[in-house]
Amino acid sequence: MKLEFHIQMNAGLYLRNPEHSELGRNIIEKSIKLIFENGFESFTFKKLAEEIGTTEASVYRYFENKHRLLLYIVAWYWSWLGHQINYETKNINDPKIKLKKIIKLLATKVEDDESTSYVNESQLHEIVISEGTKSYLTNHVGEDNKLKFFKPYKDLCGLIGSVILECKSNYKYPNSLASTIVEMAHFQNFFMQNLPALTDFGNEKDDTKIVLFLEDLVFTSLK
Amino acid sequence: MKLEFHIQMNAGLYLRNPEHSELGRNIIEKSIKLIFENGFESFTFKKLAEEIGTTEASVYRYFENKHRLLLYIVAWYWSWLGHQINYETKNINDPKIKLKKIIKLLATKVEDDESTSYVNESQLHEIVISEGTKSYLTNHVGEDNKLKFFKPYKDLCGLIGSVILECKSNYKYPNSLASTIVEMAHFQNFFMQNLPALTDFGNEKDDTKIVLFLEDLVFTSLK
DNA sequence: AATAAAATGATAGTAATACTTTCATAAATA
DNA sequence: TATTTATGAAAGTATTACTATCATTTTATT
Repeated sequence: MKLEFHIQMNAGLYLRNPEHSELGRNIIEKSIKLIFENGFESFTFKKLAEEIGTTEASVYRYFENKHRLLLYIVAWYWSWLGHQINYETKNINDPKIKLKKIIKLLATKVEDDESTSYVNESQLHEIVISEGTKSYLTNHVGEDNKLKFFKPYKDLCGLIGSVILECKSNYKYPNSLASTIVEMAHFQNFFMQNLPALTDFGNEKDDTKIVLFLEDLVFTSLK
Repeated sequence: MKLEFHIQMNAGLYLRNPEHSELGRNIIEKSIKLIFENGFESFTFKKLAEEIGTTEASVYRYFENKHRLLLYIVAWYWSWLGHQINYETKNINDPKIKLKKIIKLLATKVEDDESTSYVNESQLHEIVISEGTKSYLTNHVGEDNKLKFFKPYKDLCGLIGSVILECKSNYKYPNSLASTIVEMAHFQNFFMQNLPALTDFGNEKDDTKIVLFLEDLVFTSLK
């Protein structure tokens, strides 16, 4: 018997819970595939319906619009990553080692998690790198925030912030440093791939270099 | 006689040079106004034409599409800021003081520059904070980069990178640190305003606190 | 097994977006 | 003055982002 890993999602994100039906799981799976392949701008519910072999109307029964669907998969990613971090840093007492582990998990390639059958975490990671900020860079960010759509992201930053304080209890900017680590883990990756002049690892395109940069940045601050 | 400040723009960004006509300058001016007020997603050429009192077709004679127009105003902003930085750091020899000045210019509120009649820099700064990354977070970033649309941004990061090396000649990540400073100057501002839990200045909403955070981050790295 | 309830498919329709085309007129330039 | 160039006015198209209706299939309840 296979253990399916389960994440409790904010019910405000969907109209009908996509986990509860084959069609719903298909919507998530194929959305990730299509957004990964062609980006979020060119993604439409019509194309998604065709990919699945269903109708546009059926997709709209699950998600109000494509932005909500983006919020859903991004929130899913942060929740999943939170669990990964919890699992991987369990029993580690040294907060510096914990923080290093977190930086590595944030900045390096993600492998597909076999225990989640309809989510390809590797592709989802790439999506969060190039489309993740669009989940909150909108003029309805305030309302979305009230509806707690960014809770998984904020929780993750909160966790990282607390590890930062464990490293240096009088550090003045734990939350800002946490959000900097998270965003830069992704932006440096995007820049390395697409605008390499903005980084110092454009030639190798090796994400472990991003880890070294972030470690240098963070641990000189937490000395 | 008033001296008009002039920036040489990449001609690939437009179909017809907006600087060369009243209508063109109006397109820039009102685009900034509308994007500032309602965000880039809700901005359309139709609304812009109505605001100006012209037709959609006329706007399309200047810009291929609204993304090109975004690229234009964002590139304009980075060029303008590059000039500001040059002007404000002229005659400063100490690279640390220079870098502090740069951080301040990046992270704090921008005042409208009187020498540019049809560009409201204060609003443009806000636009670059919340919409700037969308200029390159597309699936055609590679082509846009080949067309040199991001040159002003890359030049600015290059300049900051060189000041970083002046501060510490053996620092390994001048470009990554430069792009981190630039992006975080804006993201911390956006977070402070919209998702304050991700920062340590959500209560005060004071952008000089962002400067202190970035200075701390940067100068511990460059010790 | 019968019935009710819920989910899906099929089809159609609407308003807005993102453009393109054409042609007349006005303004600038040679 | 002739000619090029820019703008306005109007119409048209394909796509997007939905909503509505109704028949059919699947699932849950008794």
